[in-house]
Amino acid sequence: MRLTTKGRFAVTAMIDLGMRQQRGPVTLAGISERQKISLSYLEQLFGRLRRHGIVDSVRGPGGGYTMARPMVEISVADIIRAVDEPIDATQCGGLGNCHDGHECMTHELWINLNEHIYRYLEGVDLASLVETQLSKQAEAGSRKDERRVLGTAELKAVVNG
Amino acid sequence: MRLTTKGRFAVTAMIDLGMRQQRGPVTLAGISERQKISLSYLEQLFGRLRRHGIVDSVRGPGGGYTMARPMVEISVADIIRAVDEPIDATQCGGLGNCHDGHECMTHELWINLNEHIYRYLEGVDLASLVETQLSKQAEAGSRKDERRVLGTAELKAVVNG
DNA sequence: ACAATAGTTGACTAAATTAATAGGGTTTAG
DNA sequence: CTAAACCCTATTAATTTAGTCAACTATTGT
Repeated sequence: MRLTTKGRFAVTAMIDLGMRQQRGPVTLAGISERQKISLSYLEQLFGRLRRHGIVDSVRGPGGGYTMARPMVEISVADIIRAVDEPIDATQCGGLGNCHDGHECMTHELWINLNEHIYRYLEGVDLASLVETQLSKQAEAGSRKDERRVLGTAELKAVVNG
Repeated sequence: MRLTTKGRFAVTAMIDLGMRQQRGPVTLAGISERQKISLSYLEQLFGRLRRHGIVDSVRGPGGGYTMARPMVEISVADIIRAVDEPIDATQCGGLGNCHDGHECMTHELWINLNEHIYRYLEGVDLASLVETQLSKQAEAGSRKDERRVLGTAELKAVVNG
């Protein structure tokens, strides 16, 4: 498991999509403008998301992207897996052609760590992220001058759902 | 927070170090050979680890590296932070010069996720990783001929949890 | 004390991978 | 038929990873 800006962009874009898809397909051009992510880059990312069955596309005018399944069933891990592609982090190519116990060490260790991080990200679903974001936005709208910043404790609560 | 092979190499090397430092300073040449990581690359990594006060170096013959503090007090997060360096993942440079609610979205979201992953990795200390590894090694030593190799399906299962 | 040796340190370079951009092609509603 | 959208592929730019080389430092054997 790799964690880079690519995955971050993808998650951000997916949240944007989640916030608007009720009004029909969402265009990449819109996401691009709102989130300040280059259109061509978004196209690449959504190509992958589509091929992984996470989003559906509608072509032609009035088209765009929608979620392929309920947002509760889409985890951050799904998204990152889709855009960040395979990677084997072990010398031995993941197929155990290690020669002594030591070489295998790296192997197992990272498989374990991977599993842990995945497990965590698997537990964070898009629905809750979108909900958080929507409520935050609504709140900000109701009192514009008093711009709000979350404290650390609050942040934790938010992320944990 | 970024998660790449660089951090993985660093953690692997640190575990190797942890498994041997009781017999005095451990040389990078040894780690290099055992873990199959290029010596020069290790030098770079340990330069950073040293500057971050995670390891101490002893120069001259019989020299090498040792932990700068008890392994229980060294977390995976510490190691990754040391080698993977700065990064701000937000458009607005992390200083909140965002102009509207949307731009800030990315910002907060990723700060939250970062914090979480860090918190998790902060909870994994080197001592336990080393211990696991040592016991696993001992176990392998007791039954040498029955070398076990995972099949692809098994691997998949392991990785996916 | 002196040379040889084992080891770290840091600067620089090259290769490989990733991220991002650009520019065309394809489908479809109106 | 045309404009709005997705869809692909190639190219460029940036970052990471890896490797090289030449000091510098401390120990040890003589």
